[in-house]
Amino acid sequence: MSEADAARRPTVYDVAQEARVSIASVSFAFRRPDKLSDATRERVLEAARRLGYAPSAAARGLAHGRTGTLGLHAFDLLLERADPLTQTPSFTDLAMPRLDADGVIPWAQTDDDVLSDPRAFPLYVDEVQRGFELECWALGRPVMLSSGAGTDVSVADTAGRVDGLAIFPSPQTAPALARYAPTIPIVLFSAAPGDDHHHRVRVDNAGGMRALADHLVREHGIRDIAFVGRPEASDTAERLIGLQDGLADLGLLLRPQVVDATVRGEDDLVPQLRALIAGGRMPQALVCATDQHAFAVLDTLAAEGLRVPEDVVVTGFDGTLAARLSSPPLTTVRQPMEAMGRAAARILAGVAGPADRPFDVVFEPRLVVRRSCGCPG
Amino acid sequence: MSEADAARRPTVYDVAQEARVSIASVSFAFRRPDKLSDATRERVLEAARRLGYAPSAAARGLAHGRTGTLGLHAFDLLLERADPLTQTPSFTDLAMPRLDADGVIPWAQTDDDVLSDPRAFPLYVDEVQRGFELECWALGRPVMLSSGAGTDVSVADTAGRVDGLAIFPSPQTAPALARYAPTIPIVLFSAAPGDDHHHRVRVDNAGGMRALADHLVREHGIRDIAFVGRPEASDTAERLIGLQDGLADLGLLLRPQVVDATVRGEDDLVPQLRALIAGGRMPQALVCATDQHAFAVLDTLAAEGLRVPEDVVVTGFDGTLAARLSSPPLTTVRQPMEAMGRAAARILAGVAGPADRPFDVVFEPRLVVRRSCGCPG
DNA sequence: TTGTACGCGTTATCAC
DNA sequence: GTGATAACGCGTACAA
Repeated sequence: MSEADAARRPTVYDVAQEARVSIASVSFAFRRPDKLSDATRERVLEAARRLGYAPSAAARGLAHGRTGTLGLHAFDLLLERADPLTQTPSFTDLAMPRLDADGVIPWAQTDDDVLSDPRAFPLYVDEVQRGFELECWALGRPVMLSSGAGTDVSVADTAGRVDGLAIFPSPQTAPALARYAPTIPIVLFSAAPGDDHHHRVRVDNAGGMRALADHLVREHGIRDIAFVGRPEASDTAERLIGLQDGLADLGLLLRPQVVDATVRGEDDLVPQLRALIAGGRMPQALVCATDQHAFAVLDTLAAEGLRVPEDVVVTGFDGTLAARLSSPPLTTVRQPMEAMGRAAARILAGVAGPADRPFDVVFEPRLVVRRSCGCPG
Repeated sequence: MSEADAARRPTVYDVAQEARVSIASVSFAFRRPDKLSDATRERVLEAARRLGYAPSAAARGLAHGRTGTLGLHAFDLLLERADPLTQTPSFTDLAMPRLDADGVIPWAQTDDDVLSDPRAFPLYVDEVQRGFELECWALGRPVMLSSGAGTDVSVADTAGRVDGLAIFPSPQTAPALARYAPTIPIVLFSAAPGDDHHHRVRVDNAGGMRALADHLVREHGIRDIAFVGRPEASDTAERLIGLQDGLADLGLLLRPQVVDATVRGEDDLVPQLRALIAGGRMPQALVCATDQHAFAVLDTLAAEGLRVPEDVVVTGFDGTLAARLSSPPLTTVRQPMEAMGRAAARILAGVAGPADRPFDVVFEPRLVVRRSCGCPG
């Protein structure tokens, strides 16, 4: 029996009839057990059990004015999840094996070998999401996950289902969100400060980059650094500026020209890196906006025959698990992702303290040194 | 603004008033745009935008008879996530830093160093969950995540919120689930065949274990094997039997006495292993029911000064990421977890084919040889 | 202690 | 093309 032909769900009326009481008693049996005699309560619960009655969350939410659910929305997550360089088939391209046949489905039909790449999972968003889930479960709150293009529709749809919404924002997000802010509380992950009234959970990007700059310069004597990323995104911009400032404090100048790359982006990245190599202008270090960018850089450098860290130093940002597994292991700045997710959940649930003004929770990130910067790690 | 003091959400009535039309027109403007004149439709949508109107999913679900959401329920997930031997503080014990203070929250307050253990995430359930999420997103279906003790209440609560429910069952689950089967479709992950009418998504546990037995015996000449696990769980039992049968086919006998251990279980595991060591009765190989069991075994053996694989071979089951990272890397049997999650979502969504009878989808697992069995990997 | 009646916000079925 | 109006299932005053 699939969704389509499921039997009609029993309601309070069915239970009331079965237990020979009124619907109010049924409701009380679940919500206000004390308001009922033991006998009737037992009778009602027994009837409910027999019928397989489950209170409709829709109806309750409607009557009660709230759903009890907390939401987590990711824009364009599928795109971000694709591995930049290896041309992993986009998720939706994969064929599903037939599920209605008998027998064992062969391993080859599962695509597991391409999908189980740690570079694709868990990413930054996945670890934050996990923290959100764990905290919601600890709070006894169901979690609603959604993903979408960031259009009005998809956000609105989610907003209508939850009591509060945490979001990984995309640049085009602002207008759609502004609309629902007065309606439900919203937490933005990793968004630069703004004058909207959303809550924020983020890290000190600039501080993290300064720590990294400090390490590269003081420990490794590096003086010529280029930034890899796409400064349009607000957190990337913060990281770029943090790097500039950190170097400035040490009397150094960041290369004015950033290697402009999308996360997916072999289109931009490969030719730019090649040009640097060909022109003999490769800097001593490529400081990347994210771990994902760094992996793409590592792959390209390897393909071009350059060694890391001997020929050029590469660093990331985020501290994903994949950064431990790359070769060489990646020096990076780790965000406390699980704590960030948990913080968002607590804010939305209203257990984070009085909310007379929007929360702006800023976590300290942490420099993690590994081999890609020349450390022994 | 937190959940508590959010402004009242605008309704169709508000929009209707604002646009000077009836509520029916408002509904049509969203659901049946063709049924409205361009002028009024524009007027309605404009008013909706101004007010920040988002249709209430609760009301729609009530009227429409379905929520549109697919659910994933995990029993006691928090318990399972704790690291068996390192005594990681249980998640709920962790102190949350104050979120309403100004300034940057220090790294030390995030507990990230203890929480970011790959042995705790991603686990088997996390990878299956991810597959479920990806497929739901591809299908445009929101996902509802819940966790609970497996009591009637928690399952009922989830059942009332979704159109279909996928579940990681616990042994005590059956009665609660049987109740909702006629009401909504239910998919059980990794449950042995049964006469309930639930759908099933699972792997060929016995086949996986036979492949492992074959490898250990033929490649490494191992003849004395003990099983580590707790055979009460149905999938563990299947693995135990598969191992027995595999060995029997090779003319060998599994040790009759299993090392009975829970996943968390230093209580049982450590003394039993010590007894084997002390008695000089350590087998050539410890074949564990799950990767998690194997990690606990590896830790214990290391603490007792035994080398793997030189002194004793250890293997796991599941193929989690942590198995790649342990020392030595763990020989294991990988399940196609993402594919399993996706299969469940497709079944619940009704896109998996005609459902005249319950689906019983069995995937082939795959032997992954690494150093812990003596292979060079 | 138990039953009745109304409201919650949508969708859908009618009239107009 | 547009506007009333009746479900949908539950929570809960209020009456009995």
